[in-house]
Amino acid sequence: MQRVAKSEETRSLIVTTAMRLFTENGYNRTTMRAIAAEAGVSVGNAYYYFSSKEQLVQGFYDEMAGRHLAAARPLLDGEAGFAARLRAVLLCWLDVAEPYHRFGTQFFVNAADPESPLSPFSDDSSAAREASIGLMREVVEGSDVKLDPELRAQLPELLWLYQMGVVLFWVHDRSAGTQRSRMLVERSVPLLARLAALSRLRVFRPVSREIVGLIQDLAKRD
Amino acid sequence: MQRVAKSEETRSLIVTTAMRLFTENGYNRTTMRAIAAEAGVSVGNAYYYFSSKEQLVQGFYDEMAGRHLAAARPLLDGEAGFAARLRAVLLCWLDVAEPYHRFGTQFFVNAADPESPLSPFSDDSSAAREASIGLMREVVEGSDVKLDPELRAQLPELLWLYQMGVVLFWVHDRSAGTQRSRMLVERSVPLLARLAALSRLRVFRPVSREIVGLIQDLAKRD
DNA sequence: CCTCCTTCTTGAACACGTTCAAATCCAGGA
DNA sequence: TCCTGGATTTGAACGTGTTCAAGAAGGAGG
Repeated sequence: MQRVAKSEETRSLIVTTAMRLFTENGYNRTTMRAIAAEAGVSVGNAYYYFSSKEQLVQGFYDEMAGRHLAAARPLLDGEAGFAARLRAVLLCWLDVAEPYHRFGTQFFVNAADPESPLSPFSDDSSAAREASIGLMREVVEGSDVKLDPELRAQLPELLWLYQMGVVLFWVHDRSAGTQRSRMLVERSVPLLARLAALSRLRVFRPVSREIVGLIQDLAKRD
Repeated sequence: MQRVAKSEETRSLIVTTAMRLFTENGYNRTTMRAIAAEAGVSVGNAYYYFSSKEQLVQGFYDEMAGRHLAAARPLLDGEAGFAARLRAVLLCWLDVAEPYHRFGTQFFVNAADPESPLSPFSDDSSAAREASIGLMREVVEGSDVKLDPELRAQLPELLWLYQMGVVLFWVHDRSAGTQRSRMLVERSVPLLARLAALSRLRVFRPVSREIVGLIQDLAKRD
């Protein structure tokens, strides 16, 4: 076994152990000492591989995003309705995230920090963000929805923002099985779909254009 | 000097000192030990009056909210346009908050925690929240905007949510003088106003109704 | 087999938020 | 004046995330 393989093994052991303990006891109640002890390494060693406790979480994010993508894509096959596709993707996220709601809360708190690399808007997260926006692009492009072309181009990014809103709600959701988040999706998706359809009406066109323009300008450097 | 007055003096001394140090050096870089030393009391004494470092911030929130209310109300006099009124209130908030942008960031990170009493959605914040919604009610009711009555009843709460969105953007805003946040307000307010006006159109009515209903249901226990 | 050199690992030490038992203060009654 | 009981104040101590100087491991070259 080469040097690099051993190293990778240690790294993976640490992150796996951390995720288990986070899930079992919550983020705050899991100490770095506990993680190190449970993984059979020293505290300093954990910091050799991960620059901070927060950093340990990044790997977890990526895994969850990956699982969402994998689980969501099959749901899109053979479904052409825009609302149905969007609904499927979002409910699927709620399913994937469900087991982690308890401590996921803590994660997203860290993520709210604009300085944090965990922020969904940060450079470090750009890969994951692009992947999520890509999924939304599939939602739009695989559907039969009729849209103003400019809106169509911008819609994936808008939908991603909307998804961030759903996540924010989910974090605050204390209902059993996060039903309220599900209700939010069930009821807001048709609304969005209807709004998107309305966007082709003449009276609505200037508003729609201005929304697209605003988002484009705001996205320029943020 | 009575006992209670002395006590109140100490409390106020601590919070004032804390706010000064937070503003000078940022929230994270200001230690409880530094606050205590600068105020000339012991660390334990600070904890006698405030249950945590976070708690020290609550007073600051209240003060900022108070200043916003005081500064915003005069701006509403003699202005009947809905968009103009909303714009004035939001830009005024940006002005009031400007000096604290640097460490305000840190505050709002704490506030993102649903468990935290600092969360704008928490019970502890309900007084401040109601006051802010009240201001939005003034914005709506003092204006000449024509609205579906149901939407009109719900609009202040919706506008407060919109304001939370602006705050979220502001927290992430790194532009000089937070110009980008100002641009967001300048451009999104007319949009909202136009949308509100459109809400009276027949095609739009069901969408508008559904939005109102959704918000009402979601607000029931959150 | 020895010697470097890089990579990995260690655990004590540090800084910070927080707790708590003990000390101090002080108004009001005896 | 002295005593008493609650309000206030203290600072040492605890648990935590993080750092760092020092050492161990292990391969490359002699």
